[in-house]
Amino acid sequence: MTHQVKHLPANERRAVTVETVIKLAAERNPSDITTAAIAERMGLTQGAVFRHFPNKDAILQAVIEWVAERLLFLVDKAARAAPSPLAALEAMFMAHVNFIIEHPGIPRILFGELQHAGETIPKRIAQTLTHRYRERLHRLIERGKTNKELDANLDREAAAFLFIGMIQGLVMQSLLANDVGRILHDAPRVFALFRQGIRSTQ
Amino acid sequence: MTHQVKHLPANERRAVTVETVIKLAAERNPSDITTAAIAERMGLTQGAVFRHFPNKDAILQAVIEWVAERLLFLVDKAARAAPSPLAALEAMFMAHVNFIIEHPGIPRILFGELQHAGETIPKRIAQTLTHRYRERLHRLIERGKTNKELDANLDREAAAFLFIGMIQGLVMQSLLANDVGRILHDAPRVFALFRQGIRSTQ
DNA sequence: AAAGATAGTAATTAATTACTATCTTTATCG
DNA sequence: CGATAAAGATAGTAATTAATTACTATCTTT
Repeated sequence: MTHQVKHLPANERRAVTVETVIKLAAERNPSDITTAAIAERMGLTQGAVFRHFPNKDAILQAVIEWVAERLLFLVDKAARAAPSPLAALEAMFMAHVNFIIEHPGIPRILFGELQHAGETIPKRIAQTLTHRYRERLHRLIERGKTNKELDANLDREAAAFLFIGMIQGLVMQSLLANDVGRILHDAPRVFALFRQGIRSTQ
Repeated sequence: MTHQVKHLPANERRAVTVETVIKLAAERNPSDITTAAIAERMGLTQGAVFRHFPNKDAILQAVIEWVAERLLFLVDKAARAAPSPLAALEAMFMAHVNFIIEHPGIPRILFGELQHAGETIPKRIAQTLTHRYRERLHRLIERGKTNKELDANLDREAAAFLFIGMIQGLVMQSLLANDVGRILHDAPRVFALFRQGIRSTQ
């Protein structure tokens, strides 16, 4: 379903490239995605890709930036619509999970980037993403405490950690089983257990 | 500290190769580990590696097999030494975490393998590993229930899932932060929260 | 409609890398 | 001690792939 339109304006072509990489990552190992494959999927020649990106790394960087922006947006939207802090946590969780199910290539790209030793630009972007993500979780957890929904002596950092770990665990298992749909089945059950661990004991 | 001994018997050379790959994976992206790099680290020429493995995939396969065997062994040992099911879960958790800290390259290799689309041999080995791992968790959880240590209506599959997810989350965060030591700091806090979610409410 | 800017093509290049064929050294055992 | 098989060295090959470049097609502005 790629629009076979040539001669796109540069910014649109860059957007299509990012989209294409994410789609390709759902089908194959991200490190096997060649610039030739990206071009082919867009209906362009390999060289044309370099009209819009100085090098291959810049493409990946653009992908990660898109992901960070989009994920935070979706998660914020979900949280805002929820009636209480605990409900917001659950809504965030499900929004995140659904985002991944819609774009199964994304966690694979991220995991691939995390493999690189030392500091890389994509890693730094991912760091700011998780940092902001954790901030949001911390905020919700504190509001849940004052709200009496959550346990007053809850370790908010451990809780935020577990929250993100749950999602990563779901993703890993779905990758291992070659079955993305599995996530939707397991997510609510795992979250129920999480809720049990954080809510106020009364 | 690689033993610069040439002319090792074939089985020893294979063992040293596995060890070398794991060490290299701690330093660089597993997909960037070339046969030349493996050979160099062992003090051999690149061609010599192929005296002991038919191809590169076979090397990776041997690595994954070693990991699966070793991890299950360590985790079993830790669980056996524990005085109760809940204590065994915690001992297993810490044994697993320590194993990863000692061999930081291992999760990177595993994650790298999970990237591949479809069924691969390393993926199948990893699948049996997590299957056996989950069996052990299920068994401990059931024993914890009869023991009244754990909540009687605990969803054992969700709990096992969360257990593994915690470890994966810890690993991901340490990769992101380029700081393995971080795991040791966070692990006990996260486990405390997990314990809160699974233990009997009384 | 001319001129300039933008986007894409096609072919090439240099580097990398898994793998192989052939020759040499080393260990071991009768 | 000497034959022989195992282990390693040397010197390749073929395939892949990111990047470059000279050229062409298409769009936009004046």
